[in-house]
Amino acid sequence: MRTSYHDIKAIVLTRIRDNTLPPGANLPGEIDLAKEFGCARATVNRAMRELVDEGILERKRKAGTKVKSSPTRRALFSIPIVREEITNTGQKYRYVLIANDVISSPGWLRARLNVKKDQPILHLRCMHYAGSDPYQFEDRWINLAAVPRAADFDFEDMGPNEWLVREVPFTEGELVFSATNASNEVANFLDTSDGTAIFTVERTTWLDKLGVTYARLYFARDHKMSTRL
Amino acid sequence: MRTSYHDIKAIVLTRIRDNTLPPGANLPGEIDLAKEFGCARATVNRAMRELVDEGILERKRKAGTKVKSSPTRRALFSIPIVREEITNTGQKYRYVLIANDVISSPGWLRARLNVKKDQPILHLRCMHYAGSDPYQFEDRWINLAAVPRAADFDFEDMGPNEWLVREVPFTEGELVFSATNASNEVANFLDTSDGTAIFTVERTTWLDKLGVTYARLYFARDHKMSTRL
DNA sequence: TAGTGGTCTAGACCACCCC
DNA sequence: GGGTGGTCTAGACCACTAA
Repeated sequence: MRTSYHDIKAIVLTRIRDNTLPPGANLPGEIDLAKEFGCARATVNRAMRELVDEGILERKRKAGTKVKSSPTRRALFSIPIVREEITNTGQKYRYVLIANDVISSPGWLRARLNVKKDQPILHLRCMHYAGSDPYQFEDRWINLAAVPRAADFDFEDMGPNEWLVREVPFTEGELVFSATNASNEVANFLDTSDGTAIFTVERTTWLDKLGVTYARLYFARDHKMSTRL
Repeated sequence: MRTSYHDIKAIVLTRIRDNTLPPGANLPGEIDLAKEFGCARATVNRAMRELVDEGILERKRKAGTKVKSSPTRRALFSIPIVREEITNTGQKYRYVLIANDVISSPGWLRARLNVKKDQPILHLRCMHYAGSDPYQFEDRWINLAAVPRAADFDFEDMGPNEWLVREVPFTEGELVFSATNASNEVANFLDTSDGTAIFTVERTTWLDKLGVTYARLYFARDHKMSTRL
């Protein structure tokens, strides 16, 4: 068996761990590494590229490849559909539409979604349950100028996040995580008391600079979101 | 100019957006695509692999390549050193060590870091300031069996997170995000009132299955963490 | 078992950018 | 200017797995 790019990655990582390659150290060029490992340059190249993707190495033409001095590890989050998030844990998913209104866009939302004054916005509020427990309260605004079809869908049986993921492609998105004290309304929906610390996600998506949707997701108390590095 | 893997990715993404390739649709095999685009199979392969990495496509041997039916988008976070996070915004960084004790490992920590009973643990508590405002309160435990050098460092002038990144270059880790109501102590450190919702990050890192460190990071009120998709 | 993706090769040309 | 990584090729063999 030849040296594969997996092997090369493992070897380089070992050398970084045992300090043979300390942070900031330069690696040999691809041609030298290929000779050392007895493989083609393309194989070395693939291993190096993946280590760059993983935030371990830095490369510059002419300057060469080196170990990142502050190894900025990157965490990868997948943004699942709420229904799948719940059913994947073996619990039963229940969805309830609370309110469904067409409004004219308020100023703060116009700025965020980059829409013109008085354009119609669909405002939805819904609850997602895991078994009998509240899981997430979703406060969502959809730009009807960007997604006119949303006006014809009733969202009684399917949540807007799931519908949007299926129906509307997007080019860019932003996620913001924070903690908020539950308002009286949010506390009621999430079956907790006023002021409880609530893990909150704000999500905005755009399709070619046109704002598509903005949502605030309030999770049940003590909700944790985790990821491996 | 030949068709590059960038071009191929762009073409496939366009076809997905304009519904030529709806969710769940099968793509032609690599050989056919290579013919269609007039390039080598390896070029097509690279484009396809990257689209898989980005969560757009799914591939299985024999079965072929298809558009993911629920396009799970993935968000990337970089986890910077606190000092850099603050100085990057142009603010002045200040660090204060509050407490520094060697203790025997409590049960909950033994389980988390996978260490034996009565092994010594370094417990550090520190504050990070942005200008004159509290930025983050750090409650950190370091497994001295994994990092004996930590016992000789005084952490007066450099925070443990920065020191660890430099001394323990490569580790596996877990990140957990949540919201907590500030305890009296945390509220005091962060200059806010009891019960304020605090965005909290827990970070655990391992080196070859040996727990290295566990930290709870409490951010100042209204702190937001954001990322682009 | 046959078709698909997974990987590797040996060579080539090129773009970039530090020296 | 010259060395480095970035990319592409045409071909090959292999591993997995759906049919």
